[in-house]
Amino acid sequence: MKKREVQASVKDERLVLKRRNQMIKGAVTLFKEKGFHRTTTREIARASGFSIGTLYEYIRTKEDVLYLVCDSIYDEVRDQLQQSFDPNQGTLESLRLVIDYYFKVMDELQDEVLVMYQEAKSLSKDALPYVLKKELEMVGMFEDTIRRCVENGELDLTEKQVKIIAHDIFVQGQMWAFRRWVLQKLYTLDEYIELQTDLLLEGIKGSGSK
Amino acid sequence: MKKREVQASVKDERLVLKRRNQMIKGAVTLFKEKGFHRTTTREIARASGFSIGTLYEYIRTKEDVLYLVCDSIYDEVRDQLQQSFDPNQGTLESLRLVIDYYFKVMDELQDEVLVMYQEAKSLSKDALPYVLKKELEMVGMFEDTIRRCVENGELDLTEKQVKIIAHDIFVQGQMWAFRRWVLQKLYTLDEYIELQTDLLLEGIKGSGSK
Amino acid sequence: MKKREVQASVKDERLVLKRRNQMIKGAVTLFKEKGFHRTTTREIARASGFSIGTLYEYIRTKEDVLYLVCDSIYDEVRDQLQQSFDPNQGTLESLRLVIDYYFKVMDELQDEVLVMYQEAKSLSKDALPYVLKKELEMVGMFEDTIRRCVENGELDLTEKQVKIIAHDIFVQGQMWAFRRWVLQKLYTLDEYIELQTDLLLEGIKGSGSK
Amino acid sequence: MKKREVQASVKDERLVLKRRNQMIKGAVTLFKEKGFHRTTTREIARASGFSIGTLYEYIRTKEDVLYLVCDSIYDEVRDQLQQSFDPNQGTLESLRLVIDYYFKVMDELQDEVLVMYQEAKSLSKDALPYVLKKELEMVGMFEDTIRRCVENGELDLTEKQVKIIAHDIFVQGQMWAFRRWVLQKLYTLDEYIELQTDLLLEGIKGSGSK
DNA sequence: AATGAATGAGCCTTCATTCAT
DNA sequence: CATGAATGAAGGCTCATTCAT
Repeated sequence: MKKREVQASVKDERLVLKRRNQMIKGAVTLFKEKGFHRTTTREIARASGFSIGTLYEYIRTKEDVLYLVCDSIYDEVRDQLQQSFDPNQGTLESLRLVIDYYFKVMDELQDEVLVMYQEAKSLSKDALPYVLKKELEMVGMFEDTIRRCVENGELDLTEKQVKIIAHDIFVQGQMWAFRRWVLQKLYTLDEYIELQTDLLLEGIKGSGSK
Repeated sequence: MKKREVQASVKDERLVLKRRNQMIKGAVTLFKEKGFHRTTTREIARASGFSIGTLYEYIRTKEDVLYLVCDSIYDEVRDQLQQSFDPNQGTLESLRLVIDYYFKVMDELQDEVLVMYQEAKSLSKDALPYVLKKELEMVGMFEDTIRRCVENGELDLTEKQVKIIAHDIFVQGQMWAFRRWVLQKLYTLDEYIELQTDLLLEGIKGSGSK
Repeated sequence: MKKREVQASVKDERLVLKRRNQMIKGAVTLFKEKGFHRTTTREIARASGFSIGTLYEYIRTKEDVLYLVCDSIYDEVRDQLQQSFDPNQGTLESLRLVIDYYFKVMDELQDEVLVMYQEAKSLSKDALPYVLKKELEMVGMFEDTIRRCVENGELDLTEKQVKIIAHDIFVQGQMWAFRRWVLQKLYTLDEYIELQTDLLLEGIKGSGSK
Repeated sequence: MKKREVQASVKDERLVLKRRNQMIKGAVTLFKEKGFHRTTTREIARASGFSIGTLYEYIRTKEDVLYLVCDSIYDEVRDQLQQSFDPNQGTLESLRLVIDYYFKVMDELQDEVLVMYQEAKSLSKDALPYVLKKELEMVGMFEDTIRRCVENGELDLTEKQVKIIAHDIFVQGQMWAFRRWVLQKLYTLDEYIELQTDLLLEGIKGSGSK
């Protein structure tokens, strides 16, 4: 599945990229504040620094903006994560580092994550799969890391266990952003990371299929 | 914090209750399908079995409907859960039962849960706290159960650990509904419960504060 | 082919009729002045004596107004004609009377006729056939009148001749409205009628298929 | 009345002519399909083979395009007719030939005729007279032909009769195009020509002012 | 002379809410 | 209490036209 194309009337691809970045930046700010539905296209245009007419030279419908925003956030998250996955050695220690890094990225991008988490469901049947696929790819990155530990003999897990653990990690990262109204009152980021990681790794170690 | 009052023009309280139940039922069906924003008040009235004029005899704004819906879903979830918490003995086994029961309730009410978590964010600054408070109450029920195990000496956990575990359980239950597009393809409900519970309990046991 | 239904949100049929008549009256005035495309829905609403919101309680799209207008004009023209056709005896004299009457109706309704012929082409593929069918019905009324003369032995014409003559009459009537910018400078209505009728009847008489 | 000037920014007259021809060709195609109002200037530019910016180097407003199109169609029709009028001898036979030729031209150019007939009315008060004048010139060509027959003693008609007959011929030619949805189902072009010509000539002959 | 990105007035349509009956 | 017709602010989107390059 390739990236879904959002049609632009403007030909100059470099310009399209530039304008879309302005657009995404403006839109994210607004979506954070008021959500997708309560944000008007005019507001998006203004926040992006151009007129409503110009906005529509770069998209076809308001939903395109949402798609572009979600797509861009996923890309940003994944790009940031990538670097921590590469040097991964298939040891418990490297798994720990990966989680640590992931949680910190989620903390940094918590506004973006929140937007995506709350607004993605407003995407049409048409666009949603492209975004969900990206989500699965990220979960897959955690699976691979865990699986490598299994291959190395550091862990003893069934495939189903590997998958559920990857999901749990992924969701706990998001949790820090979308339940921040309570979690960030109870814990510092470091505390949260330590508590969750300890709990998880003890759980994993105790769950060997024996 | 008392329940937020939604003003009705109609005096007969029995009638108000009856009409609101019709309303909530109709609205949930619609919100499931198209979300809060895409549902019109006319549609809600029709689905509730009365006219738009009548609808507005029992609420003040469209958002009131959303509040009523969220509030009612929370009540339903909590009521269902309550029974499993009452006989709780403060043993690991009863914790296991509580989790098992909770996940099954989430499975049964997954549509409602979905609606609530996707749409609650559309509540105004005014109404949101009432809903969040209900959520915290539910998390609190898990905390109590765990805490009783600690008091009984079955577990050895700090207060912060107790709290994070309660949140994890709570979120993993939601996840089953929220991420059903992927989880329910990978696991049956029973598998999911078993995997998550094992992982969690192993984690808990391994995390004694020592 | 039944009349094409234009959906209204309002239930009270009597009211729908009343409002639509207001609407048609207002719209015709505007269409006369500026044509369909240059007239806005707000202008139509205002000219009809109600708000834009109310307008849309009685139609679905702007094009519905056009259809309603065209449909109503056809009905008016046909209703007016009907009376002159009924007592028709199948004589040349009664044919003369029918033509005379038709031209006079076209003169009276020339604004409406103009609107209809200039704007009908803006109807969608969907609505056009309903209007064209009405036109054919009117042409058919002339055909019947001529055919009766043939049956009576007053005229000797092939079916193809009957049809072309009916069309010619029909179009010459429209012409009086359509080309009024020139014809009405050259002739009075009575002159026009006499000239055209004489020419036509001589042509018919001379065209006997022998 | 001279030809209405449409201002161009470009000086090179040869180029102006060339570009305008491209433009007219493109526009006619589009107007045929969707009418003047539903066609955008961008579409016209694209269909003409140049950019929107270039389009506006050769016209001032969208309406200019319509004027140019109408003007050009009239010129084309008139140019084609011209040749059949020149050798006209003032006999009934040559009148017959002129009509025959005219109807055939109308058949060939029926798309263009339709466009003109349906869209000319969208011209502004300013431009319309120039187009109507051309129409009158064409009617005048028929008048001349008939008048010559009168002068030759072949026909005995008043001036008013001459004029109405010229109009009838003119309109019957257009009729073949603008009522093609019905006429071209009933008749071949040759049948149509024969029926109309016979009817008309019999009418003319029978209408001698005696 | 040609290009095409930018503009913003203005269009059609929706829908939450009111209020007379 | 119930009804549903009326309202108009507001929203998404288009497109004729301009102007810097």
